[in-house]
Amino acid sequence: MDVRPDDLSDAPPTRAGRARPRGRGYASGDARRTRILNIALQEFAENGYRGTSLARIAERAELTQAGLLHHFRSKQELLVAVLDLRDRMDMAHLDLAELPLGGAAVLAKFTELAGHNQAIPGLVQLFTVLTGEAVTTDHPAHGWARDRYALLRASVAASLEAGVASGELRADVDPTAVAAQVFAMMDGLQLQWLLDPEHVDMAALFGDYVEHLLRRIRA
Amino acid sequence: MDVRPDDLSDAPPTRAGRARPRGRGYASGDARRTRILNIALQEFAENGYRGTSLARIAERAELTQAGLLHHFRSKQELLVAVLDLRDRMDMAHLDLAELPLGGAAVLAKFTELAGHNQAIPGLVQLFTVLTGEAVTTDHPAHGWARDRYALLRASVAASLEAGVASGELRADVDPTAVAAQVFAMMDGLQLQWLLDPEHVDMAALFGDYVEHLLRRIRA
DNA sequence: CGGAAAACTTTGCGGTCGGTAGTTTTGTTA
DNA sequence: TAACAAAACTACCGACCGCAAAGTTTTCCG
Repeated sequence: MDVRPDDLSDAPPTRAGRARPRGRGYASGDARRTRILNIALQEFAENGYRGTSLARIAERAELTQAGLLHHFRSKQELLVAVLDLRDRMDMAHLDLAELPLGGAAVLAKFTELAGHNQAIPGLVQLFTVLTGEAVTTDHPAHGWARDRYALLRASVAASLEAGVASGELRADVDPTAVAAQVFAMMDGLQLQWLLDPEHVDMAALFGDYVEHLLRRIRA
Repeated sequence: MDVRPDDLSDAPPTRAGRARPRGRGYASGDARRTRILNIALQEFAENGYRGTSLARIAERAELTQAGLLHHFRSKQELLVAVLDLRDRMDMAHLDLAELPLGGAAVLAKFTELAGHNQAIPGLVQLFTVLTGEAVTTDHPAHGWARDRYALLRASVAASLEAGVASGELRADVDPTAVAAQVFAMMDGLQLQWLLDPEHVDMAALFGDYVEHLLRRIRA
C-alpha cells in the first residue's frame, strides 16, 4: 500500500482513472477512503478519540455522516484504520521490519527518527493523545497500544541482544530494560515538547540521552 | 492520605466567599466539595476530561447535576480544582517546596516517588490521561500542564545546579537537560506501566536509570 | 425566633452524539 | 440500453451533553 501522509487534495467526486481495476467497483471509492483517513487522523490528533465526532470528519470530507459510515461501519473501525495507517507511515521511515541490526545502529535510527518527528508535530500529537487516552482499559485502542509497545520493546531488545552477542555491547546490559527506557525517554520528551516547543528541544535531548547511553553500554 | 482542602477557593475570584472565616456557612458544604472532588478525580482519571460527564459525577456524589454546579460553576472549574488537589497531594509526598537540596538527594527523592506511585495507579492514570489530552492547545488544562512542567524542570534544575556549585556533581552537566530527561523517563515509564503492568516494572526501570545517571554526573 | 444565606432540586433549553433505515445518484458492465 | 452494485443522500432516533433559571429546603447567626 502506498502511504501518502500529506494527501489533502480536494476533489470529492472527481475521477481518478483506473487506480484499482477490480472488476466492478468505483475508483473514487478508494480515493474517498484515503481522504477520510487523512482527515480523521488530523481530527483524532487534535481532539482525541472521545473528542472527535464523525459529523465533523464527514463535514471536512464533504459528505454526510451516514455517507462516512458507509466506508467505515463504526467510529471505532475508523480509529483502528487510522492507527494502522499511522503505523504503516512509521515503518516507511524506520524499517524495524528488517531483522536485528547491531545495537548501536538501532539506537542511531531512533535518534534520526526523533529529528524527523520534530517536523511533523501533528503525527506526534496523534500518538501522544491516543496513547494517553488508551491507558484506560476499556478504550478502543487499549489493546493496540499495549501490543504495539510490547512489539517495539521486543524488536529493539532483539537488536541489543544481537549487539551483545557480537561483542559490540557489554555483556552486562539488560536489553529489555534498555529498550523500555529508550521508548520511555522518547515518549516523555515528545510530551514535554508538544506542551512547550519553544523550551524543549526534543531531538537534542534525545540525542544527548542516546549518546551517553551508548557510551555506557558499548564494550 | 487526605489532603485537607482547607482553602479550596480557586483561581476564580468570584464566589467561594469566605464561608469558613465568616460566620455563616454549612459544615456539610465543605464535606460535599471534597466528596465531589474525589469522585471527579476518579472519573477524570478513568475517562479523561472529554469523556467525563457532570451527570455521572453528580450521580455518584448523590446529588443532581445542577446541585453539583452550585459548588463548581462549570466543568472546567471542576477540572482545575481536581488538578490543584492532585498537585497538593503530590507536594505532601515530595517536598519540592523546600529549596534546592543537593543533586543526588533530589534524584533519590524521585526514585522513591516512583516506588510510591506504583501503589496508586489511579492517580498516575489521572495524570497520564489528562496531560495526554492537554497537548492540544485549546484544552482547558493545556496551560496548567505546560506551566507545571516548566516549574518542575526549573525546580530540579536548580537542585542540580546547587549540586554542581557545591562540587558534588561534575561541572559539565547540563542541569536543565537532565531535569527534562528525568521527567521524560518517569512519564514514559508510567505510560508503559499503565498499559502493561505485568511486563513493565516502572520503579525498577526508573531506579536503574537514575543509578546510571548518577554514576555519570557525580564528580 | 426571624431571617438571610447556603445547599439543593426541578425543569427545561439548545445542542451534539453515534448509529439506523430507506432511497436516490452514479458509474460500470453486459 | 438495461441491469446492477457501489456510493452517497435525506431523515430520523434515543440518549446524552453542559448549563441556566427559578423555586424549595436546610442550616446557622444574631
